[in-house]
Amino acid sequence: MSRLKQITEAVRDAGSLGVADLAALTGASEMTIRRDLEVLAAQGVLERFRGGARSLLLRGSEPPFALRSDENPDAKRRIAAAVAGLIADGESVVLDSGTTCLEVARLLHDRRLTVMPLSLHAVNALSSSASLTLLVPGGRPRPGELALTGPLTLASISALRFDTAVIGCCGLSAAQGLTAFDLEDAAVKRAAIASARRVIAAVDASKLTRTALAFVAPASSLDAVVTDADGDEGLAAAGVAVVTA
Amino acid sequence: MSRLKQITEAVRDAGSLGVADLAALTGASEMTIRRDLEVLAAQGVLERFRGGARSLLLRGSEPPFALRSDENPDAKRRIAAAVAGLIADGESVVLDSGTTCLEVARLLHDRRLTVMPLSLHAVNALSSSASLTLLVPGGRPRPGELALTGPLTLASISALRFDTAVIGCCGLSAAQGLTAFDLEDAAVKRAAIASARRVIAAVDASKLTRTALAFVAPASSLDAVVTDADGDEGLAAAGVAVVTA
DNA sequence: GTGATTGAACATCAACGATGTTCGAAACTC
DNA sequence: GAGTTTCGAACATCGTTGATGTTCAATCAC
Repeated sequence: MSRLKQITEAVRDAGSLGVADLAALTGASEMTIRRDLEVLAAQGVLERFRGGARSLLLRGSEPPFALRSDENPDAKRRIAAAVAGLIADGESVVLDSGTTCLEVARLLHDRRLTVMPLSLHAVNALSSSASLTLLVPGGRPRPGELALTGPLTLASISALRFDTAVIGCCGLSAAQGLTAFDLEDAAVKRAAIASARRVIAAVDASKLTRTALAFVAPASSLDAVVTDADGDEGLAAAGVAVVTA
Repeated sequence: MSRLKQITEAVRDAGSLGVADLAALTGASEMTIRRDLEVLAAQGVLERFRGGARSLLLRGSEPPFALRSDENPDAKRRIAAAVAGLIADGESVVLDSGTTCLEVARLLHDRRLTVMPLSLHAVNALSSSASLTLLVPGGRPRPGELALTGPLTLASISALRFDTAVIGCCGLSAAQGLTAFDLEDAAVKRAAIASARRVIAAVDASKLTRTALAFVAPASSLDAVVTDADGDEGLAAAGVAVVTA
């Protein structure tokens, strides 16, 4: 586990911690801890005060992108590979934000497709591709996450019709449907689903037991769910093809 | 001058050249030349054939972004600084594509502004800023240049009204007006000019003697031109404030 | 078939980023 | 205000990465 993540969790669990405590915990020097706290403060994870830092992570929010991106890399890669396998050459795809979908983007780099990613991370991953047609949606990128949201994003999506939408989420169950942490994100996901003929959700197993604040869509609006372990049997009952990668 | 640029110009001037010739010219090994030719071919600068490469640069087109970006860095920086000085805190700015405007973007990173850049390079330069409101236009990024174009871009721009447009170009004179190499780019620039109350052109002196294919707007539609050396006196006569950085 | 050309694999080296250390300045405590 | 703690700038160090060169087997053109 990276030191940044270790610090984030220690501070979250304790509420606040001193620089010396963190140095002892991680084995790094105090100067390094200060530098780490500076970057975490810039990401909005915590707040500096003289001598230490106080956590800013709320219960209902998710950890910032930079910390999630190297979590469960094998599961993400497996899920992403399965999703990429479901997409046929020539399709037009709208690709949601999030770390799992970013992995999908990387796998699509050399395919012959039309892709509209909903986060700048994925845009950057794809902008050097010669083989695919890249469409950038307008919008306001949320700091860190770089997910595009707002009226410009909604307008960009609804101006187009896609073969497939690849959607990530923060929670999914047959009962609660697809949920997200961020209200604006939820609106974007909803628009993506509405503009696509086929909807694939890419969801690691930890999300199958969780529900987040913002409701996006009922499980029945999904055509397939790709996940990394057996989960909610209710999904299959709701008519969703469950693919275990 | 970088070796890539040296190779590009040598091949352009000769039409085509052998790997051995280029190795002798640059002093690098043949393997390195082959690797260079590979990247230049990927940028569309030239075409490989067994034993050498043939130039693909047309007279009327411009060299790719990667090669222009480290050309005349001081002039660009001076121009960019002057442009940044013309922008007041709180303004909303639409920022054109191109290497000079990218330099402007870097200088705006910590300002309190609303900025819509028209190229992904500038978007990336600004996406880590906490102080400014970043708006991403939709569109199709042109390979290499990463300038956004097409109907989504035009729609994004015309949905908004800016205080200031910062426009780069490929040619500018009182007689021929503002011109660009790419037709789609020209349409985007025109839309940006139409959506802004004030228009500033950021143009290094070499462009003041040049005219490109696509007409964008007459010189009279500009409020100010920032350049790095004295040029066309006709501009001032046309009512444009000429700032020499 | 023969010689030139290519690209993969490995070696080398310089550049860069990350970390630790030191020390003067600033900020808290009393 | 004196003393102590914390901070961050500056420099040193080290590991990693990217660029370049070399070798050699495979491939291509004639």
